[in-house]
This record gives sequence, C-alpha cells and structure tokens, in this order.
Amino acid sequence: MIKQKLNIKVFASRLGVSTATVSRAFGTKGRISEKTRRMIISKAENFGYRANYHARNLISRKSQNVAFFYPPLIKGEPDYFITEIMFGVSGASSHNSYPLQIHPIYPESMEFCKDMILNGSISGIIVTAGTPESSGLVKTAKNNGIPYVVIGHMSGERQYTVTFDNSRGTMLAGKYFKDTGKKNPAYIGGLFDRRKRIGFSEGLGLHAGRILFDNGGSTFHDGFSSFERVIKSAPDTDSVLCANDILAMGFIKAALSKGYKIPGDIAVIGFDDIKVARYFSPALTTVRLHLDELGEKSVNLLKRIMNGEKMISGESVDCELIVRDSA
Amino acid sequence: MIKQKLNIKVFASRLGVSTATVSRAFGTKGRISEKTRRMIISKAENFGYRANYHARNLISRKSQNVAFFYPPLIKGEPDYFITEIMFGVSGASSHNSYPLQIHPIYPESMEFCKDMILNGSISGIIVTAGTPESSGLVKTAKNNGIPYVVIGHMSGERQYTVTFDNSRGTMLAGKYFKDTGKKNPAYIGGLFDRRKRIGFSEGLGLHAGRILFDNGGSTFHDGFSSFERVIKSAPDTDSVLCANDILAMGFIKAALSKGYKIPGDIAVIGFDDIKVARYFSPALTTVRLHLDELGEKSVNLLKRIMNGEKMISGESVDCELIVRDSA
DNA sequence: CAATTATGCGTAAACAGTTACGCATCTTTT
DNA sequence: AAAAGATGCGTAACTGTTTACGCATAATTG
Repeated sequence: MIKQKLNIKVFASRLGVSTATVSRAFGTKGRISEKTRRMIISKAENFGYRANYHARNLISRKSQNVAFFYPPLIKGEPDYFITEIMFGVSGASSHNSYPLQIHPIYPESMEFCKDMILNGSISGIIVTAGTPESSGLVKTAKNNGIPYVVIGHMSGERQYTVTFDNSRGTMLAGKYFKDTGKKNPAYIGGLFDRRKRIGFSEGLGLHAGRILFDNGGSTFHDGFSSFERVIKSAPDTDSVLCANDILAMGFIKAALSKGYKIPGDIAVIGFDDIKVARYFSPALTTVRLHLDELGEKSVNLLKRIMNGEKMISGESVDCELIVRDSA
Repeated sequence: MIKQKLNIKVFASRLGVSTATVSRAFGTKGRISEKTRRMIISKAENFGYRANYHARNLISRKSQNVAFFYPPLIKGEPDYFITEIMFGVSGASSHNSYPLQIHPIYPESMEFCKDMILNGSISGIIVTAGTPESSGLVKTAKNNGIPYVVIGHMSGERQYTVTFDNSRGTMLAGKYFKDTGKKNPAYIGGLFDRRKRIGFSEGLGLHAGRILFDNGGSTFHDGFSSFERVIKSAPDTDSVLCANDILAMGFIKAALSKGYKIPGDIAVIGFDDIKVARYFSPALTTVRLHLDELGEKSVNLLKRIMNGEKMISGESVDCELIVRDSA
C-alpha cells in the first residue's frame, strides 16, 4: 500500500471541504467562519498536513524569504563585527517568521548571489556595505524592484539604509581623551572611513594636523604592527583610538610586549564593542555600536519596505562610550 | 505599455522554441543539441531570463536549500564556537551553490523550525547537538525522510554525524601537562561532557580521583568565578584545562587579578581554538578543533545523503594541541 | 538499401497551492 | 415582508516550471 502524499486536494476531500476552504483556513484573505478554520487547523495537525512552500509562493508570487549578504572574511581573522550583526538579523528574522538565507560575497560567488536575488526565491535582501561586490548586489536588487536594506554607508544610498553614527562615536572617544587631559592622540584605522577621523578631531577639539593618523588596515596584526610605526613617528603618544576592537587588541598586545603600560602610558579606545572586548586584558574601553540592535533594525526596515510602505527613511543606531580598563 | 514578465513561455516563444527546449537548456536531463543549448543560454543572459525558483522546485519536488539550526546564544555572551562552525557551513554551501538558511532554535521558535523542515522548502538540514530542542528537530527530520546531519554527539545518532574527537583533544592536553611536570591538575567545564573528562585523565595518566573537577558552566563569568573555588579547594593547583576558550579567558582574568602568574603559577589550556584565542593575553594554549573544516564536512556529508548515497558513515574532525603562552 | 537505433524538439500533463467569481443562505435594513 | 447586504463556501482559472511521450529526421546497423 503506497502512502499517498498529503496535498491540499486529498486533505480537503478527507475533511469534506474544498481546497479553497483549506487554503483560507491558513491564509489571511478570504472569508471563512471561525469554526471551520479551527476545525481545519486542528485536523491539519492530526493529519500532518502543511501547505507546500513552493506552490504557495509560486501562486502568490512572493515568499517571506530574506537574504543577508556579508563580505568575505579574511582567512583566519575573526570578523566578530559581521558575526554580531548577523545574529541580530537572524534573531529578528526568526521572530518575524522570515526564513533567513546567508550568503558570503566574493567575486566567484557573484553569479550565484545574483541568481538568488533574481530567481524569485527571495523577497528582500540585507547587504553590508563596503565592497564593490556589495554595491553590485544592491544595484541588481534596485534594478529589479527587489526590496533591499543596506547596512552602513554606500554611495548613492540613503533611503534604505541603517547606519551607525560613526562620527559621533569617534567624537565621544575624542572628547574622552580631551577630558582626561590627553595631549598627543593618534588614530589607527582604514583610510576610507573619513567620518570616523573627522569625528575624532571634533571631539578632541584639535586641528586634525595635530593628530597622528596611521592607516593600518583592520586586523589584529595590523594593529600590532601599527604600534611600532606610531611610537617611531610620535614617541610621546599618550592616547590612541582604533577603528575597531581587534585593531585595538593588536595594538595593546604590541605595546604590552614592549613594556608599555595600558592605560598608564598610552590610553587605548576601541570601536564596535564586540562581545570579547570586555574580556580582553585590559578590558577594552570602546565605542559600543549595538550591533544586534542594528541587525534588528535592518529586518524591521526591510519588513516595512516589503509591505509596500512608502514613507521610508534611513535609520541609524546609537552609540555610546563604554569605559573599561584600557583608557 | 506594461512590461510583460518574462516567464519561460514568453521567453521560449521569443526564441521560436518550445518551453521544453528552454528547460532542457538549463537542466541536465533531456536531450538537446549543444548548439541550441548555447544559443538559449546566451539569449537568456541578453533577455535577463531566469527560471523561477519556486516553479522549478515545485515540479521537481526538491530544492537545493539547506538549513542550519543553531542553539540559542546566551544573551551578551559570545558563542564563537557556533559562529565559526556557521561560517564553515556557509562557505561550503556557497561553494556548492546551495542556498543556506540559518535558524536559531529556542522553545518559541520550534513551530517555525519544524514548519521549515516539513513544508518542502528545504532538502536537508544541519543541526548542532546539545539541547532537547535540537534532538526534537532531528527526530522530525528523521520521521519525515528529510536528510540531516548532526554536529556533535547526539544519543542514538551515529551514521549522520560529524563529531570532534573530544576525548583525544583533552587527552593531548592532559599529556602535555604530564610531560611538563604538572602535579595538580584541574578541569573546569560542564558536567555533561564525560568524554572530555575521561580523555583528560587518560592523558595525564592519573586516576580521575586525583584531578579536581569543577563544574562551572561555559561562560566567561563561569570561568572567572571558577577560579576562586578551585584555589580554595586546591591551593596547590598548577594546571587547568578548561572545556572551552572563553572559560579559560575568564579563569585567567580572575587569576591575573589575584596576582597569579599565567603560566608561571598556573598553566591554563583552553579548548576549541576560537579565532580570538591567539589574541588573548597571554595567548591561549588550546586544543584546536578546526571548526571551519567541521562546517565543510557537514555540508559534504549532507550533500552525499541528499544525493541518495547509501554507504554513509559518520565523520570526525581531527584536533591538535596548539601551544602558545598560557601553558 | 531496408531496418533499426539515436537524436532533437514539441505537446501537454502534472506539481500544489491561491483567489476571483458566483451562488446559496443568513442577517440587516426600509 | 421585501430588498439589500453580508457571510460562507465551492468551482475553476492561474502561477512557471519539468518531463513523459510522441513524432519526425538523422545516423547506424545487418
């Protein structure tokens, strides 16, 4: 005896109702009495009936699927920044009953990513800004009317973005250095994040020319090697802001290994407040970005866009200075 | 002028061929000349035609979608263990052109998770072992013939698992302590991982009774508070193995704050080798589990199961002791 | 050279749902 | 009490593919 598969037709006929009624029992559209709805739902549990995902999405020309595209990780390097955003996105998606796909973006995966966006399996995407590839994906989405949300700053994008107020974050750090009487500040970080540098100068109330800027990439090793350069070009450096926490860890490790005291000789502030920041020795003073909240906000924004809401404007998440032991 | 949507019918008629031919150009089944295949594929790029995902999966009753279910994160706690496995899974899925879904498992999300498994949108799942919920999901998959792979040890599962050789890992740690002349070892970690404890005793070549076991949970704070208990009950402790790296960090932080030297007074070994382990001060000596490789292996195993392969047996990933500065 | 097999392609039947439309029945209004 | 409106449910059209089947034509065989 072959086990007949339980599609809507056989399920409906078992109950003695039409397929339309069954469909209405699960959906929101269509008129159905509360009594039959309950009856059908309870029978569905008994029989183990579940509406087929593909058939449903095919006919209704939409799915609840959301995709999160993240930049490639540097091999062996922890990208806890992305990680924590991703968990925020995942949690919020789950709460909204949106299945979430995740896709790493690297040159060879671009075809696959575009296909995912265009083949109708997804009804909205969240992309982290930063690489040419991510801009390409956003363009694809935009050209084809796929709802999208950008995390971070991407040129030409304002309406559908969730950003962090980087300049305010570094301003807070600069202000803290100023308030604690630091005279010779330095900034370590990528070339490209102009906002962070500007905010820092502002908070310090110093002309940018009096701040040492070292463009040292973004990894632990970059932070480590940055230390020597900084000390060589400005031996009296007494305070350092790093563009992210991992950089700060590298810098501190190098400083400690040369016998410098942190924060005694040099005060160090990180950025992001990834979860291990507080566990480092010394515990990092850092600018907290509320990364999980960022993830949530992205999902909520995307949800509004997918629901056709028109009055949409970009959002931003707050940041705050968390003072621990490194500064 | 309304832009007619480009389904297979209008695309085929534009090219002057049948829908079957178009379909065959993309699929692997069916006979088609190499010439027309190339023609169709190139025209598809021109026209921007892509086969609709749902229609395709509906009729062929399968999708390439894979789902990864992970245990809930403790709020505010970094679970880099899961994180790194997840990136491994994500990378490998991407390589195989499998769209990957991720789903956190918590009691309230169980209905949603089960629905995902049963509604036909997914053709295979990867579940991390450890909670009753994860066992429930595996059972659901098993009962309904959905291919699944378990990461870690789950009772009753052998064939479709990818495990780490925990006992060998702790054995290596124990052996290292023995070889470096440690006399009073302790072990900090969860009650439940019997394998780790057994391996440790074995490596030490000591009767378990001579080892101090402290059951201290799995978080940084647990490691931190464990220190005091350990020192109180065995002040002469000279070596500690922690069930994971975060625990080890907590333990070390507490020890340092009380003026103990690591590894001088107490040698500490972690477990997992999460990516920040090497950046900690002191850099953690730890048992590396090759978590990304674990993710890859899970995907490859799942792939074989989904392809109907019969001769399947569980796999295991190697581990090795990475000696750094903490022991 | 006839018979057989292989190849390339079109026709049409699935796949499993949703929803516009229509028709009874029940409720409300005038 | 008749007319109008609301409610509940069934019929059937539609979504965009894949693929079994059939039919020409081309290639291979005896």
